[in-house]
Amino acid sequence: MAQSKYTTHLGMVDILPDEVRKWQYLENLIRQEAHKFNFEEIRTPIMEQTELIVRGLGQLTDIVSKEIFAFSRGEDNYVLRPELTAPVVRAYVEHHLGQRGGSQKLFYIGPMFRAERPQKGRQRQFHQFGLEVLGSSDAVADAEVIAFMIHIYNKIGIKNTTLKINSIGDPESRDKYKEALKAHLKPNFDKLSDVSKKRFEKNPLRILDSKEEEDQPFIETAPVITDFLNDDSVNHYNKVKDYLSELGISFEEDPYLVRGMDYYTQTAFELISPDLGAQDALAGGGRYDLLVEEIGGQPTPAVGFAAGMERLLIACEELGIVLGDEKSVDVYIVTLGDAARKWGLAQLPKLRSNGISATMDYMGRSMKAQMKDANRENARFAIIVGENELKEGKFTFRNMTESEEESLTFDDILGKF
RNA sequence: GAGCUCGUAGCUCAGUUGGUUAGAGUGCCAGGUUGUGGCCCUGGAGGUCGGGGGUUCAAAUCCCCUCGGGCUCCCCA
Repeated sequence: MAQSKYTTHLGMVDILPDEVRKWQYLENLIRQEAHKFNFEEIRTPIMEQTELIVRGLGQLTDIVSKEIFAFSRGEDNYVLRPELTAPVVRAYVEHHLGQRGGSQKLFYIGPMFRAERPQKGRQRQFHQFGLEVLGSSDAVADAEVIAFMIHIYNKIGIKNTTLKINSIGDPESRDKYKEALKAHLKPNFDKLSDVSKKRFEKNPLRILDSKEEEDQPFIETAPVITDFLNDDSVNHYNKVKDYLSELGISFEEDPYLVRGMDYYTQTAFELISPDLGAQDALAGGGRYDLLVEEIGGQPTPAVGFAAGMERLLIACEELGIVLGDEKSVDVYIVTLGDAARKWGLAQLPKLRSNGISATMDYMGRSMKAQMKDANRENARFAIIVGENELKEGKFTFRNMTESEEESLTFDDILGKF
């Protein structure tokens, strides 16, 4: 097929009307359920200062080192947000949201940008929804955040998921563990896969994630991070697990679960789906007790998660779950002749002001074509009007699903709704 | 950054060892029913076969280059 002259950029997709109905359904559901959990929505700009993202996520993370869309204009450096935890924390600090008292329970829905090679479940502009709880170090917050995440997927009907959790402790515990891990791997450095060799200095924890066959023997015998946690970390982790059990949420402990952003501390978790292909993480998150301070706020513990909306929609597709309704309209006015067309146009506002969705032909076509259009638009009713109806002041009111008609005044028709 | 793979009507795809004006289904438009949709019948519009170059009497088909998409590695939602 001939390619059009103008197209979206690589990895950026248009969401067309039939798809938008699913998105609206999903967004409505998220907002409604978030309110049930007493979370409030926050909306931040699409662009942030580059420095916020670099400092927040970590200079050496993949996201920052090779996946951000950044540009400068005059003195200012802009970056298209690749995630929303750091921006939400920025807003929290900038607007002193901590002063509102208690813990801040925020949720968001919106587009994110990462300059990666697209593939299934991965785009350059994609959408996430997520929660952040700022100001609580209590494991109840961890449990509620996870509970909300699971709740959304259950509500939609995506149930064959696996919740993986781990604790990566505080920075001191993690540094001790990193050294132990490197000491374990070093004697066999030459036998590691190429990617793992690269990770060895930069981010040894990531080697635990390796899917390379040659790495497996060393991963299996590697020390486990949970053995390096201090008492506070262990206590917190145990409480999280205890609360999840209390909530009836099953989970799988994965001592090799490591996440991509530097800001994580303590609890880390991911929700995995077998229906997604290579990119199998539906959602992920964790605790980030040091980020608020890192960004310039008072020391403030926090926990949150982010979920990929495209991935959620892919899972629905795979599972045959249909989100939202087909398009439809309450009334389609079918007209014959100029006088009737004029009358029809004048009735549309009356129908709409009564809460009835209504439309008519915009193309000046035959009655048959109008009926066909009414059918295509899934009109529940058609009002058919020609010279006879105008003369008598009674109009043909056709139930399109039952194929039954009656002759009614316009007021009677309004009374039918 | 790397690998694999695919580009033929709006969509899903046929197209036999290169051989006339490139097909089907579906969708779209119209007619059959000069006032009635869905089913059915008939007709129509719609394609520079992604683009450029080459080989050939002849290219959707073979060769080269190029553009675009998809999947995968890395990493992540």
